[in-house]
Amino acid sequence: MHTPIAVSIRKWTAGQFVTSPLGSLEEWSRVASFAVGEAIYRNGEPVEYWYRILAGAARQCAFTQYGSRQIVDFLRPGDLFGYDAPNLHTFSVEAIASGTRIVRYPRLKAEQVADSEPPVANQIRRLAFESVHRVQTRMLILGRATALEKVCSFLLEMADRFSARSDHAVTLPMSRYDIADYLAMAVETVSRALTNLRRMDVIHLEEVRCVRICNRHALERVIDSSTHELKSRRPMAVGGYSSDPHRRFCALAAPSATALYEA
Amino acid sequence: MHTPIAVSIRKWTAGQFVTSPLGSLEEWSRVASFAVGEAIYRNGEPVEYWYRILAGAARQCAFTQYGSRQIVDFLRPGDLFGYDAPNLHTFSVEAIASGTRIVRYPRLKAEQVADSEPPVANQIRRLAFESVHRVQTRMLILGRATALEKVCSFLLEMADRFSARSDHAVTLPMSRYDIADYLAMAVETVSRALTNLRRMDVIHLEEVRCVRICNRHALERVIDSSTHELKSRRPMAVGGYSSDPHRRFCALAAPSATALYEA
DNA sequence: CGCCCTCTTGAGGGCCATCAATTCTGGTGG
DNA sequence: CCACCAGAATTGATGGCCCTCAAGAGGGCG
Repeated sequence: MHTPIAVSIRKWTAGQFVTSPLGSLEEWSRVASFAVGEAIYRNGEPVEYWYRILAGAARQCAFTQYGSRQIVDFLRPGDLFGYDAPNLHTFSVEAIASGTRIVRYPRLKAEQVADSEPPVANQIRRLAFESVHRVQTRMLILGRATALEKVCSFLLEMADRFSARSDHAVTLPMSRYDIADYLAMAVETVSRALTNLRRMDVIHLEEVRCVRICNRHALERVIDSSTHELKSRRPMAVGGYSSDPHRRFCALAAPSATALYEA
Repeated sequence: MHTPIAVSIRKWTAGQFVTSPLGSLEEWSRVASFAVGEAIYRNGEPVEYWYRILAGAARQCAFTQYGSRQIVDFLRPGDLFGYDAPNLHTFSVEAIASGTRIVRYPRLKAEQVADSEPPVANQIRRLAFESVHRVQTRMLILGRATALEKVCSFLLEMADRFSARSDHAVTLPMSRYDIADYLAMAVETVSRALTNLRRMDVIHLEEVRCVRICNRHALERVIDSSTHELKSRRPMAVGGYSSDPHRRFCALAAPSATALYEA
């Protein structure tokens, strides 16, 4: 049976928080602090380092020629970034909290260490896989959700990723504009959705950027119930597929490694 | 200066085509073929293998409870997949072309080999990074583009990833429904967009699923010109940031590796 | 032929982006 | 301390894009 999308989103983002040091790679690390809005690197610059965020928060975003912006990911302490392209950065990364601390590692050295120290390679691989999952999961929200659903998903994600408090209050490090660009909607619509949730007593705005979730179950219900409504007119998978997919592989022998890989 | 998004999308997806074997990991590989629509693995199943696609094409997708679908990525020969979650698969992967050939590697064995053979780890890391970039880049399209822009981006991407022919004709391995779920729009809208492009003599439908691009420049112009229109009312970055971001790091010494990483 | 699926085309309505105006907030200087 | 201002945030009104519903055309297969 298919598990609900919205649930699995939160399950994963609330998952293990990998912040252990990267072995001997730390010897080549350099740390710097950034002010609000300051760029760690920019679109078009050469890819020379890997970065990791230690404290604060940052946004990874793309710009169109005339300044329109799309935020691809919010980065929190522990997240690894900077590998968004092979040669030149496709995206820009900017700090959104004051005093955001970033550590960087020279790319070549990082690759060497990753090649010589399996635990480091292992951890980098896991961080990369986690990044893939985070982005893929969020793509589901961008595509099919309504404005209210987007904001609910966002609040739940932030509650799991940024909240250290026990009273279900989240201090959002980003502006409404950031939220809008993250969810690919207009600022006004973000504001309206928050107002609606507030009038329904689902959330309470302690301050402008501090949200207390009064009724978490209601937030989840907004997402779940909306997915219920989406009846697919789409023809489902062809055929029965009653056969165990795992069995298929066992019947075949291992191929010669070289002959298989042609363009 | 910011480079146009649409351009960088194609630059990367048309990039290097890594299909070399994964070292001694190939000794544990098993190959199987799949029919159209058949599942390689399904949402909710335990993550026991890494997979790689050798021939054909596949779709990686998520389902809501009632069958609504979102395609997260199309997979082509050389692509590595199966690492969409740590324990249970969040997504399903299904073949979309007949005779799609998939090779799988036991997960534990794959991790061991990756830990002991740096070249394999290196290649896996690159495939994972590439996957991140592909998904992030596509997120830009999902968020801000109109229906016509989405379809144009899609056609250009497919032309670069699936076309082996020199006459600018692409045989799409997927149905209109797949395209719709990939771009997060209705099937009817996909069809309408294609009709518009055909009437503008930008494309020509050799067959229903075979598109010849008559005027590639026009396709690119649809995307670029639309980004031109998007004037941002958003307040741009705070402050000047004239300082070289690289210089910031040099001023600070390397921290003690252990003290830095707290939750 | 008849069935099913895919694809296309048309008509109508709802959601959200856009434009516009007001209020709120934080920072600065008098 | 308070006035002042720029940016952030909210609220209202309107129009356009696209989703939805509906129907028909084209294609493969038993």
